[in-house]
Amino acid sequence: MPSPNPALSRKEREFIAREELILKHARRLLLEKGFQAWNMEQLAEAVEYSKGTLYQHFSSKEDLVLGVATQSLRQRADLFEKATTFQGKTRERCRAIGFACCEFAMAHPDYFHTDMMLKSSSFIEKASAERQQAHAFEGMRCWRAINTIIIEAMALGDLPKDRVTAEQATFALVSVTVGSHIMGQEPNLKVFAGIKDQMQAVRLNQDLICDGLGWKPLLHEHDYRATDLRILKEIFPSASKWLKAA
Amino acid sequence: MPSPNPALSRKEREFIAREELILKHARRLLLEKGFQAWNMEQLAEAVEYSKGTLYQHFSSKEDLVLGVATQSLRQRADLFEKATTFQGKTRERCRAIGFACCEFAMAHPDYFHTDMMLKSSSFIEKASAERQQAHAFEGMRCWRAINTIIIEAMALGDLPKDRVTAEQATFALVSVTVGSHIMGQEPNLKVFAGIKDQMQAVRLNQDLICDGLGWKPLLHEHDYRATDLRILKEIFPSASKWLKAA
DNA sequence: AAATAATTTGACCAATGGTCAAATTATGGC
DNA sequence: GCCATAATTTGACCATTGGTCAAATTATTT
Repeated sequence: MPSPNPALSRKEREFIAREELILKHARRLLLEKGFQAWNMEQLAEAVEYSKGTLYQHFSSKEDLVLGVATQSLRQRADLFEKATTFQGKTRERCRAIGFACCEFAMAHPDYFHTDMMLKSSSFIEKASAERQQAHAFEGMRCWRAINTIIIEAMALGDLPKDRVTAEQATFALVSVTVGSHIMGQEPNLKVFAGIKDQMQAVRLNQDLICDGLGWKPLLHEHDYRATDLRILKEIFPSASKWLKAA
Repeated sequence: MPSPNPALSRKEREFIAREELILKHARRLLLEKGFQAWNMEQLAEAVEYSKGTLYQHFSSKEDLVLGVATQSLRQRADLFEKATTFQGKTRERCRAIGFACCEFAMAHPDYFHTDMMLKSSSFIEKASAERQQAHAFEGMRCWRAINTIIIEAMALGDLPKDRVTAEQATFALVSVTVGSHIMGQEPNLKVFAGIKDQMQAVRLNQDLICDGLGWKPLLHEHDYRATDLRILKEIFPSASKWLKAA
């Protein structure tokens, strides 16, 4: 929750507050109904303003949805950067990002679906250039958080440099994470794969990539249970519900 | 291309042929413009029938798109099953599926985007139950092709059973594959990850998962270049363009 | 309190997914 | 070949909805 900036005029603060109100309700509708099953009129009613006022904040419905997604992505980046501050071996810090990602996914169960929609060029092209840029920026923050740890791991010798480049390793981790979150929401697959705890499945897949990369210490070489407890306690105390699962 | 079934009447054959024509043009529009930037009227013009006739084949625009996606997915499953017939070690056969997946992705560059749209419940619920079922069926065929090899690999001792279950391993491979294809289409990420050959990136990530699973022989224990050449020659001769890249 | 500026509104428009009665075409009997 | 009936195709029409903008309302200044 950003605190009101006293340097802004009352008008400006009201404008920002209203934008947040709109985004809040749009997020709820998006979560409850997806993209199609609600319209701008309904949203206008929900926020108790008229449709015309909505269009003073957002150039199109797509622009609005991108705004919601970027808000989420910013939180994701915040969590990622917070995770990188974990004190420990490089792979433990990578693991902290894994928890950050799951913490985020639980708070934003609709995010990955929305983000997949955004990847359609015909969709995102209807959003304003400013919001497109803001979204790319927050995405880059997430990417850099991972990439930075990987570069450091390679410098320290935790992660062999001869197999893949730092960028390839980053791409692998990003891909497996996004893929796991998306596939983990597929009802059919969940049943057949016998997935009970989706977040655990995501983190297992991240571990498999890290092991495949030869990132020391490997899964069986170290007691990561202790690490996990520390990550949850120090970095994500609100996520203590995972303690039993981890 | 399915050959006409003589057991059907002329009318029935014509109906099927027309449905394929519609799907063909819908696929083209979907590839060129995504989902939103074309309408049923335009499609009707393209196939030289009226809008009403389209709705004798498809219950909604979403139903139509699902039809296109299922057609693609069927080809994917065909390629996967073909790949499983490769003669060799279990991990080599898994690799053949990796090539099958890339062969498919090159032939259907829009597939993963479309499929992500389908995952939105508000979208797929507008399609007919029959087509929903058909899509799930083809998806299951892909899943089973991978799962079968993994089960066999565990039975033969190529793949350790003590780390993960066969279903977890399958889920990991599916996730990394889908995630890599999707992320590999992200323009920003492609630049920053320095990805030149997207398909190579997908297969590298699959290799990392397999290595992480401890699937013997590991990447550095075996000359997979020779395997790759055989896969391309024996299973996907039309994909010889990859020879230099592989 | 009046004049002016800024903001909000909702009637209105255009585009489009979907429907269905009418028109057209095909089929079958004689 | 012709008529009657059935099957199919059509496009005018409808309802919904994203987006616009002149008029109404509210706030600010003089």
